[in-house]
Amino acid sequence: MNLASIYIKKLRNSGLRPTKQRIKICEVLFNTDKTFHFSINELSTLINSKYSQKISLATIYNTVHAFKDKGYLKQIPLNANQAYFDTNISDHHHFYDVNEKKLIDLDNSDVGPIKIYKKINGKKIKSVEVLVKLED
Amino acid sequence: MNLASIYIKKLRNSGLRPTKQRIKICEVLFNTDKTFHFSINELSTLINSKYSQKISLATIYNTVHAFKDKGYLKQIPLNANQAYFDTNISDHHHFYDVNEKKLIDLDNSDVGPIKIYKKINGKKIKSVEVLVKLED
DNA sequence: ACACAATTTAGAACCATTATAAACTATTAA
DNA sequence: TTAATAGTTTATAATGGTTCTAAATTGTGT
Ligand SMILES: [Mn+2]
Ligand SMILES: [Mn+2]
Ligand SMILES: [Zn+2]
Ligand SMILES: [Zn+2]
Repeated sequence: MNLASIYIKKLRNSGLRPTKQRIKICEVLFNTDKTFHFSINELSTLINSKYSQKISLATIYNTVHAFKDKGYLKQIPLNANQAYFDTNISDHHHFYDVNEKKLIDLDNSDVGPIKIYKKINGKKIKSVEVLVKLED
Repeated sequence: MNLASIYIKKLRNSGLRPTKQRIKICEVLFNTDKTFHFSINELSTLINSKYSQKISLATIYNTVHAFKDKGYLKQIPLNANQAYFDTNISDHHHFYDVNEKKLIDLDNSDVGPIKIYKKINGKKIKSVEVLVKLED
């Protein structure tokens, strides 16, 4: 079974039609053993340098949001003026190198267990994310 | 010694001229026992509802950035499409209630000690921030 | 092939933020 | 006191990431 057909299955299973554009985006995002972080613009450049047939920026926005909603991507709270996404959807944390302006994964095993003692009535914890800023 | 003169001293000590605008902004931000979180627009509304003489949005941006640079405010990585600031400059963490879209302080004592086992050569830790998302 | 809904796309709109540059003001030196 | 100067405020424009719009295209079930 080739790559494309795997992504077609994945898309169909998610209720998303397997269009040429979405399959290409899957190939760029998921056809690698390494996960990575990206902004929409970086992804757009990556995709459009890889293929001669361009994908519009609007489609890239649409698709990234769709994939995020389906849980195939995570958005990382970094509070820059642009959104950052992560193909690593496992429970993990981040270093942010403020000099290089680069995100680096911190596996869950790189961080000790995080205890939250405070409770808010009627609310439950959805996620716990640690951002460790690094400087020279 | 009255409030204004305290802020005048604070501003002078920071190399910032004590203008009417900056003193007012200090009063709104720091003249309270409770710390709080705000976006620039929320702060602008707060200030301009409290005083008849309005302060321009540009000045509020300038001043918030100056205060942040001086360490009188913290910016909170929330990755919304707007910046959030905190008058609580102590080392602490946050709950983010995704339903109410509200930030809640987590004192350092509300969170167990955070161990970071991974090291990056030549880099040192500048800050460690935990964001705990809450849902109903 | 056909009908229909989903998707793509270029371009416009949106909106938080930053830049500009002219008027104003705090400070310091005559 | 004034005068000179640098710092500040402000209205307004520009920027840039993101979302919206609506028309053209495409995927899917019949
Ligand atoms: Mn988004
Ligand atoms: Mn900012
Ligand atoms: Zn990551
Ligand atoms: Zn806080």
